[in-house]
Amino acid sequence: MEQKERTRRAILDAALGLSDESTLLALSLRQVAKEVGIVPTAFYRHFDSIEELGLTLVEESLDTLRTLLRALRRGAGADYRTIIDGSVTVLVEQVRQHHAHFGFIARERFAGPPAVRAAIEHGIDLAEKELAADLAQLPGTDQWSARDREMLSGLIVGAMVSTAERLISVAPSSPDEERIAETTRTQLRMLLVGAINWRSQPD
Amino acid sequence: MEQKERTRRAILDAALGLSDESTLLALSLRQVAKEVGIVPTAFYRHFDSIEELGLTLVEESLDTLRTLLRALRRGAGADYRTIIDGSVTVLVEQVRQHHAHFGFIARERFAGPPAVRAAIEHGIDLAEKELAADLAQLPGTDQWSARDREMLSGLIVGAMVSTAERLISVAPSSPDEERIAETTRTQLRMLLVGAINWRSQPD
DNA sequence: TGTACATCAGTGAACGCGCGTTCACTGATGTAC
DNA sequence: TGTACATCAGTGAACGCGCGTTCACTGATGTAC
Repeated sequence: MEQKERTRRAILDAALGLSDESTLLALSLRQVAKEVGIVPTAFYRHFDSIEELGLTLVEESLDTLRTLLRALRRGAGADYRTIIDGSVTVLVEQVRQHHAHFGFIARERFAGPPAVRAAIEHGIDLAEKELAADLAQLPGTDQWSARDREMLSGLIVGAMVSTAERLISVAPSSPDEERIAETTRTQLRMLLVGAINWRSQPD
Repeated sequence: MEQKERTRRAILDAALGLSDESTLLALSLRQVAKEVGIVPTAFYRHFDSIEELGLTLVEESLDTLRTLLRALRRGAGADYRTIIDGSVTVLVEQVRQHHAHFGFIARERFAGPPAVRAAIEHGIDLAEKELAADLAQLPGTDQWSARDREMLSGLIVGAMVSTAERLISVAPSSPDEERIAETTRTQLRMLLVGAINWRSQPD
C-alpha cells in the first residue's frame, strides 16, 4: 500500500521534472513512465490521464503558494520596512525550496491545458483577494475603497509573481538571487510610498 | 514569387493560431501544413524547423511590442495623468489589434523552446532599459540613481505586461476590457505617486 | 502464528495512428534572348 | 512580343518511430480465519 504511494509520488516528481523544459501539453505518458521506471500501462493505476496528473500538480503548487502567503501574513503588524524585508526573504526562501512548483505555475499559467490554466488563474485571484482583505487591517488603507485596496493588492501580487518568475531562472544563494531580492525590496518600498501618499494627492 | 510570400505568411498565421491553445513545443509540422492547405513536405521550402518558424514569430511579436513602446514615448512631455491615460489606451488598442502576438509572447515566454524563451526575455529586458533611459528625461527622476530608474521602469513594464496578459483573455471592447484598463490606470497613478514621493522618504 | 484467499500494482504483447524526414517528381512562374 | 529554358514551390509515396490505449497476465502485499 505504501509502495503505491511511493510510485504515485515518483510519477508526480517525474512529471514536474520533465515538464520543466517544455510543458504538460508536450509531455507524453510514456516519457513519464520511462523516467519512473514502470511500464507505460502502469500509469493508469494512478491517474486517468496526463491532464488529471496536471491538475494534481496544480493543487500541490497552489498549496505552496498559499503557504507563502500565510507566512507573509504572519509578519504583519510590524513597520512597513520590516514587513517588506521579511516578505521578500520568505519569497526567496520558498522559491528556492519549491523551485519546481513555482516553475510549473509560471509555465502552465498561459501554456497549459485549459482546465489547468483556469485552476491557476483562480488560485492567483484568490490570493489577491485575501491580500486585499488583509490590507484593510493596516492603518491608512482601512479607509480606502475596497476597489483601491484590490488595486494595491494586484500591484503587490504582480510584483511578487514577476519576482518569482525571475528567481526561477537563477541559481540558489547566488549573487543574482540577492540582486533580484534587493530590487524587489526597493520596488515594494516605492510601491508602498505610493500607497501611503495615495488619497492625499489631488484626484 | 509573390505566391511564395503568401504561403509563408499563411504558415506564420496558422502557427500563431494553432499555438494559441497550446504552445510551439506541442505544435506539429503536419498540423500547420494541414491548416495552410499544403503537403507537409512543402513546409521545408519556407522554414528549416518549427523552432525556426518560432523565432520568426518572436521577432514579429517583439516588433509589435516595440511599436507599442514607441507610441507610449511619443506621449511624453504632457502631465502624468495624461501620459498614463494615453499609454493605457494605446496598450489596450495594441493588444486588441495584435491579440495573437501578445498571446504568443505570454505563452512562449516560459513554456517555449529555450531559444525562443531567451529571445523574448532579451526583448523585454531591452524594453525596460529603454524606458529607464526615457525616465531620466522626466523632471524629478532625472536626479535619481540609474538603479532606481531601472526599478521604476521594471515596475511599470511589469504592470503593463500583467495588464496585457489579462487583456488577452477578454473580448475586445467589452466591459471587462474597460474594467481592466481602468484598474491599470489607477495602478499606474498609485505607482507614480510613489515615484514622485520617492527620496523624500527616510532612507 | 500459519495458511488459504482476494486484491490490485505492475507486466508485456499488440493495435492503429500521427509524427518528422527522405526522395524523386511535376508543373507553374520568372528570365534570357 | 514570342519562344526556349531554368528555377523552385508544391506533390505524393515511403520509411521507421514514439505515441495512447486495450487486454489478459503475474505475482507481491494485505486480510480473514
